Amino acid sequence: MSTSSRFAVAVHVLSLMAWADDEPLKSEQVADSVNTNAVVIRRMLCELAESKLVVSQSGAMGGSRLARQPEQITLLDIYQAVENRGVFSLHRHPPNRDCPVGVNIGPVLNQVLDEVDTAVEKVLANITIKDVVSRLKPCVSTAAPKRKQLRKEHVLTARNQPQG
Amino acid sequence: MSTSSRFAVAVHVLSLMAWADDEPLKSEQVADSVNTNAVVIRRMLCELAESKLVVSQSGAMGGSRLARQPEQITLLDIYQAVENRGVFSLHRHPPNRDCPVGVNIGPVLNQVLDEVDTAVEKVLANITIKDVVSRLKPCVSTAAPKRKQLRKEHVLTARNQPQG
DNA sequence: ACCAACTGTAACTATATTGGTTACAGACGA
DNA sequence: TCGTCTGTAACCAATATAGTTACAGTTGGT
Repeated sequence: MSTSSRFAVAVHVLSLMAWADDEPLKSEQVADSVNTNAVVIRRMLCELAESKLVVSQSGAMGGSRLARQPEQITLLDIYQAVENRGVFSLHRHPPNRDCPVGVNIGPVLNQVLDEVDTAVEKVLANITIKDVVSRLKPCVSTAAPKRKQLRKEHVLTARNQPQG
Repeated sequence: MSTSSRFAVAVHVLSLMAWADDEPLKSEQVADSVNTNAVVIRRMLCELAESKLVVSQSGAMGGSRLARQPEQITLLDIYQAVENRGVFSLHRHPPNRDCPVGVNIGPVLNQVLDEVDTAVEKVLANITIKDVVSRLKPCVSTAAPKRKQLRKEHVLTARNQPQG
């Protein structure tokens, strides 16, 4: 099914911003946490900005931050912003219309795919970025309790590391 | 998300076989209804046979038919037979483990993806091939009531058409 | 025993999507 | 006006699916 990690990366990105509170994050910082190229992040940030999930600012001291409070951004919002297609696709080429099955399988499959999409959306609509971040925090405090000195402005502790 | 039509095609294929009752269908016949190449169908039939959803027979008068009754084959069975990955994927490259978000986003995302997969599976488990075929039949009788003379052995009315 | 009709499968090409990279125009704060 | 950002185009790489040709092996009919 999904060959793409777009949803996972988008959730990651917005979680970083929620974690950083209102501190604008630069695409380089985000890319460093996601472990990808900054342009890939900027492309995604554009999509997220079009969906009014983030706001970005150009120029020196620029960056991106959440457009709303983390509890007002659901995973469904993110899903719809970055994954345009449904969970499944229909045939690449339309089936044979001279076959009684071929001519009618499309609508029937669409009913099924709608049911599936609805179920997925129902799950995603009930999880917010705030939920994600709060699930994140216990891991940090148990896995790395010594890292308490982390300040929000420096949340990306590895942002100055060489690209290696 | 899904870039593939494998699930749609597989449901189509098994619907044809349910429609054809116990008459074995040749890969050429199936391909003609799906509107693709017979080898593509044979490849998929192999996967479906491995999952014990169809049985195939080589040689003259060979072909494939359902391995069980249509009401005993759910769309979940088909989904698991032909779509190996879940609905979403995680990051292509693992995130930065020096970032408190990056190091913990994976497990949190996996929880979410599991919830999504479970929801999808729940929907698919409740629909059988028999359901699909019975949703198909009304369309046929209303859309083409004159086609009543169709016999099951000749369900693929266009199977002798030129490939055009 | 042979032939014709099938499946199973390898090998290759075509196509599409995503991700990665470089490059650069424009915005903006200091 | 300069350095630091975003936004975006253009291109390449990697991956997955689909389509095609070819052929070995199986099987039923004769």
